[in-house]
Amino acid sequence: MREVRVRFAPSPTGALHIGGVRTALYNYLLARQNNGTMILRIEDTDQTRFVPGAEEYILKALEWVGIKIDEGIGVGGPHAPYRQSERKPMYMEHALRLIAEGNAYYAFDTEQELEAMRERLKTAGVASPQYNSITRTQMRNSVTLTEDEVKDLLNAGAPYVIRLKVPRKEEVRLNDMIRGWVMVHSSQIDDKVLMKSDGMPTYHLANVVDDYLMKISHVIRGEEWLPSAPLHVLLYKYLGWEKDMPQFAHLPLLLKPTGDGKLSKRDADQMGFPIFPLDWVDPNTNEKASGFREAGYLPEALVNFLAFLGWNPGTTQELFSMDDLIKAFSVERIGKAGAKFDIHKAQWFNQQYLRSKSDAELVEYLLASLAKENISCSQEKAFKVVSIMKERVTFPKDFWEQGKFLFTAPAAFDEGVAGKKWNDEAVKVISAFKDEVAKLPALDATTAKATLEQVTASLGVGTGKILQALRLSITGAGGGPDLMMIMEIIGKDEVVNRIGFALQTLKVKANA
RNA sequence: GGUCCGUUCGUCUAGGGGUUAGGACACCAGAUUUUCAUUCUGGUAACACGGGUUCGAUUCCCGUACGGACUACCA
Repeated sequence: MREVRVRFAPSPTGALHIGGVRTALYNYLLARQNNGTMILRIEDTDQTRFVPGAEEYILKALEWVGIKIDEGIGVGGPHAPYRQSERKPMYMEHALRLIAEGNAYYAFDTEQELEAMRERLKTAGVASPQYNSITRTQMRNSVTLTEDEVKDLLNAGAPYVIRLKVPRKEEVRLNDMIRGWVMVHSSQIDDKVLMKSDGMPTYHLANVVDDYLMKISHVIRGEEWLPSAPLHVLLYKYLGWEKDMPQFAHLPLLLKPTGDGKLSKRDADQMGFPIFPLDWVDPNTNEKASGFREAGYLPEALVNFLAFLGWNPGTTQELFSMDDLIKAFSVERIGKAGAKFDIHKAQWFNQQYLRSKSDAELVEYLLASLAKENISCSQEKAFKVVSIMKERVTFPKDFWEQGKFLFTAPAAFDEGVAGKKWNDEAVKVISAFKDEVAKLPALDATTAKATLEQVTASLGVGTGKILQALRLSITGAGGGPDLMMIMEIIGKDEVVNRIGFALQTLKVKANA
């Protein structure tokens, strides 16, 4: 097998879509597994769509998910430059060779002329109007013009494009690693523009020239490229590179969660989940897009989730680190059908990875949230908080968001719970409990429990009957971690104060 | 419209000519937790349809339907 060299080749037109991250991931896995090379190339041949900052975003996003680039943008390499805009002369050189060998031609048609041609074909009832072996004989190009006319036009600086001369009838075949043999008749392919009038190549030419020059062995890319893959095969053939042609693998698409169709930013916004790795603000439109990182997803969880969208190991193992994935990955096990994006599964992965972290790491998350709120907290307390919250968090920020009551007293009480559980009996027990706690020198979970049991026993009330009311008075909510531990963490004085406040507030409410 | 690709529980998927069609997420129920969550146990739930081929098809073939991608001097 030849040396594995793969590339991820995004265009810097905005934030990197999550589907792009998956494509990069699969490329990376194949490279690592085979001791190959992962190349990052930037396809910036459309100057009108260039977005400043997008390239940096791509770099940062890949770094965050743990995809390391061996060669290309950011690291350099033997085939530099890796930005297509900086490789401009190479494409023209190959395009001219195609012309010289009769496989491409100059075309001078204006936009209006092209439009007119399409109109004409449409009214003539042609199913799909295209610039092809038939129509090119009626247009202004180096096929119809004389050599002198072409020379004059070029010398005069007339704008032109270079088009591929696609044969009239030829079966173009391509063996895709995921889909098997795909056959397309050349009459279905039109004379694609190779070089644009601004001197830049189109994707088709640039991609083939670069993949060849960079000795790419496998092209793993999205399914949206499948229809133009035969065109690329043709290009390899005319350039004389057939035997060096990379193997193709066209990945199934990532679909929106409901209904069908490609996953888009719209869907994500509507359903309230991210589809970009990192937060991003478009410098042109000021449009904001939220990222997995900022939403609290761990990179290892995102990677695991993404890897399983379209691929599976064939075993029942679900949790895979990047190293595990590198070992287990295989292109053969990539599915053919599009995968719907289910954020629930992503959350589940996040939860799994979050829980597998050490308490010390989790404490860091809590402390980071607290710092933002300007709340100080001792190491000891932080560890206690983490230990009782650990089993109920999905995101790092949950330690704070779901455990606020461990730091600040509730300002309001859950009305549903109050309505059901806050009754005379509960008030009686709770105020007695408060008085007993006040007498104690200090409060920890065991003494809290003992005190509560003693109070309920002496009043002849089942502890279970009033426990939720007690919880409500201390945390403001009906559910949460172990109440005795909560009391230990917030301490005696705070317990007494909070119960006192609840007794006042909730009583007033009952009377009103 | 044309070309290409696809179709197993709600979702991600395993499987493959004869299986009780398996797992995971989600959901539901029970147990534990004097709450909620966790955990454990159990449950509901799928081969798009129609023809072939075959003793037998969800699996192979052909159609149909449905879905998607592409159809630019965008990638």
